Amino acid sequence: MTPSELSAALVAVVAEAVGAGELSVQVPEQIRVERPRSAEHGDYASSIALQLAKPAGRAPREVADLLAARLRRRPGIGAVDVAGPGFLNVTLAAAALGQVAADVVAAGPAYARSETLRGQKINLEFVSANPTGPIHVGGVRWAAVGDALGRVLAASGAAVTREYYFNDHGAQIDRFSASLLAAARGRPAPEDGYGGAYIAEIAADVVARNPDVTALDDGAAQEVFRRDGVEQMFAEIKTSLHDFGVDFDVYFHENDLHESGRVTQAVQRLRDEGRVYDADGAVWLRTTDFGDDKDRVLIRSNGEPSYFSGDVAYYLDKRERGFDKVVIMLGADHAGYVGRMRAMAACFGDDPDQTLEILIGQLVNLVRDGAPLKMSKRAGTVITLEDLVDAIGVDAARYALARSPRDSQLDLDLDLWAKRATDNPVFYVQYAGVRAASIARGAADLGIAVPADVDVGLLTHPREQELLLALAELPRVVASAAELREPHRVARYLEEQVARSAQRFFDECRVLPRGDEEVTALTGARLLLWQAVRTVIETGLDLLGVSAPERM
RNA sequence: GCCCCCGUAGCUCAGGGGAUAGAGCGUCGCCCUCCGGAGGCGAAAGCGCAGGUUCGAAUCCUGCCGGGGGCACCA
Repeated sequence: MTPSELSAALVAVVAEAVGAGELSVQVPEQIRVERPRSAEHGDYASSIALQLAKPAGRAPREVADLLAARLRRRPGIGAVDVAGPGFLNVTLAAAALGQVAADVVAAGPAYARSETLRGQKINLEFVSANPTGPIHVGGVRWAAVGDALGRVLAASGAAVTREYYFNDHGAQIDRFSASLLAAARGRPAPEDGYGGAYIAEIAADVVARNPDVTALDDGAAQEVFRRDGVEQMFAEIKTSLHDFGVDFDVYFHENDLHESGRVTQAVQRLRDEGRVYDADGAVWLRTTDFGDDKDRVLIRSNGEPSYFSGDVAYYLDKRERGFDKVVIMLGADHAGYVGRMRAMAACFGDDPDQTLEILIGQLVNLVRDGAPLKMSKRAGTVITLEDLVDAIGVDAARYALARSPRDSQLDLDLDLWAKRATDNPVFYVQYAGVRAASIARGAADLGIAVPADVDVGLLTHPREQELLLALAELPRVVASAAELREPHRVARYLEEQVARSAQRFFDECRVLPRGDEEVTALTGARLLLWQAVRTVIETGLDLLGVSAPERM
């Protein structure tokens, strides 16, 4: 019996009670069951009686008692206790839980899938770091979290398009190309320019590919650096993200919006909607109509479109490509954009609550030797994606960044995450998977396989029951991670429920026979349970973009 | 000054209105000569402060205090 089956049973029980005239309430469509903190409170608990008491005009415990009586008669239910103010504490029949192991193994990775977001077409934009330098730590967090979010959304049935927006238009690209030019000519970086070592390297690469550039005047040379240097920067960013396990379906270039006339069209569209006015020589969007602090400039008085106008056109473009939901992940330094972006969507006639989600995440501090690492673009002490991967590896980096809610300002301790030891959470989870693989190998060596008529009803040891309950949570953990845009739930689940109860199971329940011990029916059932553990760990880690090695 | 996010154990962090607030590290104690012990069990220790809503608040609301991030015809 799974949580969703139990939920359905509860709904049926309430409907029965209503039908029998014992209760006069609206039958809820869904009833949530929870895993109680304490094992004394059973395998699952529901507070439905507390919630129905008021509308029914009855005492909570009375409602609980009558629901409990009906629930006890259903198959797979071991015991139903009414506790505290009126909680229903359900203990499943011991043999009813083992089926979970068989279900997991039969389903494989599909066990994590659901259809909760079926039919939703989601555009997920993340990272979108400026192509004026390598991806640094801030961007890496969104790469890890955004990619994991994309995976859980897809696992929940959504059609997800991952998108990276390259800001390759405007003044910062001018500064970037001017910086490359300066480096190539041996001049100091311009004011407001970029000065890291990578600038000199890219400049040298551009010169190597375009030997004639040295003979050109500054204006013509800078154009070469702009075209060729930006392209190289794009390629390097894509490569480093790819090596990090993150690939995008669409790399969208801001420049295309401007050159194709879509910015102009978007402004015209807003003008047609009556949300635009002209003042001080500039063109303004009246975002204050929808709660923004101030109106925003679309076209500056010098005739140049503002950066915001690109965002406006980009949003419209996404909507016109048929996306129901435009999801954008941004760092806390962009929190101020939310108001204008929502207002802009409303100016197009959309309901931003439905079509636009801006997920703001807090920044990451790296810690080494107990002290925060200071980063400065000017001083050239920026920590890049590659630096982080060199320090702790892809798996640890992705896991560390994806295991906390995006709202938390987290300190990432490089010493901890580089450890190959159990206090490193990713290691802890991977190690549980290694044990599962190692047991499977041991069984194969002994010629033991799970028999076709395996009796999962034998998995009644408390450690086995605990583990089965944990495995059964995977579908709803993934579904809630997707619904709430909180992929970290998958990581916490793997750590606190799956890996932990698997280790406890390992500690108390021997699988393979020792010496001349006999292979029993229980051996086969436990082997199957370990296969299920392996499946859940592999599947869960994969949703986070983390590998599940077979040996360590 | 205004806006957004965050304050949970000594430290790093979980905790979707539910019961006795959980992990890891660190401290103290115990088990284990084993399918890779890279484990397991236990103890001490906590919701920034003050109100409010609720049968019930770490969770929702208000104020204050503290930390972070914003507040351009820059991108």
